[in-house]
Amino acid sequence: MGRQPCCDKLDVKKGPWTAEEDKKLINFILTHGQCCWRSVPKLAGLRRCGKSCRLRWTNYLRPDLKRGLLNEDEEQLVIDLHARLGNRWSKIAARLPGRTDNEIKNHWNTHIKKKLIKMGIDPVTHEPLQKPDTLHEAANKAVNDHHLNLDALQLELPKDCAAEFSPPTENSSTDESGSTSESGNEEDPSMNLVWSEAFLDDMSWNFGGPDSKGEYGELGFSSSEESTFSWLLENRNIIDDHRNFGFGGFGEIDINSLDMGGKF
DNA sequence: AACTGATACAACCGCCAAGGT
DNA sequence: AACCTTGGCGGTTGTATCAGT
Repeated sequence: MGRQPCCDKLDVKKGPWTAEEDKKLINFILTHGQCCWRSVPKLAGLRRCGKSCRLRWTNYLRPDLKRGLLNEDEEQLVIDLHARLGNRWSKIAARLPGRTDNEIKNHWNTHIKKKLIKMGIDPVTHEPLQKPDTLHEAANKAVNDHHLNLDALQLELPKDCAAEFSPPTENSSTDESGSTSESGNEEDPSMNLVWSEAFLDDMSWNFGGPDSKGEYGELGFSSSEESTFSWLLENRNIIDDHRNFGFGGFGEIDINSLDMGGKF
């Protein structure tokens, strides 16, 4: 017997989400919290796959998301993390508050990858595209063949790169067993915070999970109700965006209903 | 202005692991 | 132990937008 589809494919809409659908999903999550994605479409009145709802929420509608391009620091962090973790985008994203795995993956594929290649760094291995050994062999050969002064050789690589994007060190290798070295970065104290598991556990932005008691809050977030209200205030841009598309913002959300005790 | 190729990003697909029955 | 459900992940595709001709 084959795997059951996650939802009834016949009655499922695909493609870009409309403002109306977003509104329904946001309303539902705000009212009931994140629970049972499979049942979300039916309960929220959406003709979407539960999986699609989850993705839409986690990648786009989640209140703690940052918008816009990754800044220099974030980009550098992604490169560093990728050197250690490989294509484990979710793990990388966990270290970048407000960023999703999808966003980072996209940014990697469209920006960082090209940037590294341009700089002569292999985006997969984070090694120089032409290994130093090879360069030295070539240089030595040139010296032998043409009696050149080695110091005078202008090697394209990776002098500049090294300063800006430090390639991975031996201890930054990624093993395939998944037991990645997640030790802190000794050189950069700020990295220790990012690497630490405590950092992950204590991130107030990480709404999408149960609280310390293993329970979801009214909004499905482990954070307090207060943070939700602050989010509503701080994310007027999202609300305004929806207004621009004919969505009346959160006017239809009964703020009082946010104080609901039960999830269903 | 119209066309075309490149780019960026949202969304989908298939697979896998964990947990429940 | 075997099977099923669900959530999550990474790779890939689709599409809107931009830039160049």
